[in-house]
Amino acid sequence: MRPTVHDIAAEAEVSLATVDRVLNNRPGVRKVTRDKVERAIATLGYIRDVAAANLAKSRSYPLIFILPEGENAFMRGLEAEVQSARARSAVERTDITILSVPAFDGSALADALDDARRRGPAGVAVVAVEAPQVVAAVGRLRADGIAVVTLVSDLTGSERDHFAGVDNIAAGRTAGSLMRRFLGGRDGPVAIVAGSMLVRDHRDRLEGFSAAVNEGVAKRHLLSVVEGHDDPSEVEKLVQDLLASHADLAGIYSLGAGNRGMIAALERAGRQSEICAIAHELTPYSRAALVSGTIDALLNQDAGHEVRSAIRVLKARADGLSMIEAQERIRIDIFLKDNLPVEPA
Amino acid sequence: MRPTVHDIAAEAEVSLATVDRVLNNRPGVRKVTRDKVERAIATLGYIRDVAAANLAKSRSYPLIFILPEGENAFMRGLEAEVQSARARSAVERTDITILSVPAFDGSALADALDDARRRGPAGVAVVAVEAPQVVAAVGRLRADGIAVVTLVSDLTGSERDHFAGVDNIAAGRTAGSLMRRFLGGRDGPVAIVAGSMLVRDHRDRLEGFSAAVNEGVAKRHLLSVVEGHDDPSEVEKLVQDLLASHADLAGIYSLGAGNRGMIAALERAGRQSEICAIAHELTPYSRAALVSGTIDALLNQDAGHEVRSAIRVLKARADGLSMIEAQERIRIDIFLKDNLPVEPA
DNA sequence: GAATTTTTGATGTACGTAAATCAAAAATGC
DNA sequence: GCATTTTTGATTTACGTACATCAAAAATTC
Repeated sequence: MRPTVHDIAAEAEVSLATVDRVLNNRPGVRKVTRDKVERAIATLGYIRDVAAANLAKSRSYPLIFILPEGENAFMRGLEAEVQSARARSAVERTDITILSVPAFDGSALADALDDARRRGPAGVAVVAVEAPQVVAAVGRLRADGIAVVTLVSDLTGSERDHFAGVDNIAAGRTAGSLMRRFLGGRDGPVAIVAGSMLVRDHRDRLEGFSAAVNEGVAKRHLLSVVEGHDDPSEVEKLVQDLLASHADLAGIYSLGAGNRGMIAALERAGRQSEICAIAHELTPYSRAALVSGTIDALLNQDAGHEVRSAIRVLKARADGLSMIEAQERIRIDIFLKDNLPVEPA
Repeated sequence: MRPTVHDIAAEAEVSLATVDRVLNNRPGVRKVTRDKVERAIATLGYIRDVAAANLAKSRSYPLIFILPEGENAFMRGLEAEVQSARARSAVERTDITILSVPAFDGSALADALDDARRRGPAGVAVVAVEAPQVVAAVGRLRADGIAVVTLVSDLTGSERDHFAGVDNIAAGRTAGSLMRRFLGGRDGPVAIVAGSMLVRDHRDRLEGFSAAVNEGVAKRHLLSVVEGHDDPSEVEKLVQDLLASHADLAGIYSLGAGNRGMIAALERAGRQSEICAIAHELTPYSRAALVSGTIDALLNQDAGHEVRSAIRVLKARADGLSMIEAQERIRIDIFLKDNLPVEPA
């Protein structure tokens, strides 16, 4: 049987109340007594029963998630993950609210952050857009003692407690490395389609890709980046134009969302097998394209992991606890059609 | 505030005792009353507070893990994960024992399973070796009502409740697909090094690889499989021989353990950059080789995920509950040097 | 309609911790 | 050595559920 507070009290020859004072850092305990209790804790190997502690505290964590609107399939998947975290609220003692804001709109996001602040939550998770107003709004939240975690896209120069997302420079490098190896000796330029250079994750991916695709000897020509604002129809038009003006196009790297558009353009042009396409995020559309061969490789960040990590960090920060860095690192998954996970039910 | 048993009692206009009888399927409740209570549960959206329930029950789950001995780095990593699950025993109410058996030895494994059976655990997780005695021993455990999960390597024809591991045919396919694309138009045969054809996971990987590496047009010559029994020095000798007898070797697929040997042989021959090497499992050795470029790609199964999944399933089965299939599926990770996770502390 | 069985209610204890109160004891200041 | 402050002890209630006991009420049987 694992030791309880009663065992500590007996071992240290003090009362239960004193043990409680030591365990919960309450004042009014002499140094000698405190040491005595801590020695007892160490010798018995006492571990606090968090389930019982939470039960007794009946603490709850009001959290707010701020996500971009729009038909971006990855973001909708992310929202679904937040919803399913909400379903676990009972067990995890969280109380999650979701706020939606227009995508790529710094001032709207800043307003939403201020709105969140007025609600007085324990923590806020936000998909960041890089803008001075946003940095300022995050500062106000932090000043109020509200924990802030950036989700998926980080915010340079802000006082956020943590970034729950992948290393996007490494993700870009991975894409570049795959592109280089998959193209092998083949000629032709490579096109890059981004969502917006206003978000940090897209800028980082571009940086990593550019460096890795030309590592080694052969220098491959990279066309200048086009921005599709994560909108399928806009992306489709852009890719259509790229295909028309570059008959020798060897590869496309889509580093943002709106892949539906790229897929449609490639397939309508009938050039899906000759062009090596690498994209981000596993969605129903990109999955189908990977299976059919239109897309050659997909990089993915697990939205479920990111949401759960964000919640863990926010709860820890709200309690003034530290986090286990290694545990909160989000991996970059590579999917080929051969290692696709089974379709979610 | 989420509803409690008291709220249900009030809503259904019955006593707390009756609610308890319904919730825990105790006898002595009329159908009409039971329905009334169940309606109250539904309308209030009551969810049992598992933390409080476990606290009240003070239930514990004695589990036994049976792992192969030897200096197989993956297996030692797996054992470390079981150890760290042991450290969480307090929270998870588990009581984990580890038994070690010689690798690739069916009768020793069967003996260990019988030993486990005598200890009367709630569940057993085992890295299987395919042998009739093992199948029979698993049958005896199941007959005693002990839950059994195969770990990493499955057991054909057995009555195990679940397999906590990756789809190794898909893993082999993924390796084959990468090999094909990385080699591109280059000539030369590909060698395959396995641990033993006695374990299901190695046989499955071979099957998948053979199919995928020659998908499409060009037929690449595959040398016949050699078995290194997951032993680094044995593998080193085998690879040394392969290199000596095949000056035009284009690729090596190492589908088992003992990669240290392969790495050493490749580097001593100075042919690490001309030969495309694909291997399994991220260990300190394989990681270093991936970074240096000796290994081109690593497939990995997350041992931590597998252990945690096995524990979840064993606990659920011990309680006669069902599991969420999708949640327990273990992914196949692909690592290039560009998307390597940071070194564990 | 009495005797029997089944169903329900009332109540208490337990799990391990948190948190509060009030009294008693010990340490400190002067 | 007295008054004051600080430290400690003893005790109680609470969190939400599980589980047991005994009595009371209702339903069933004959």
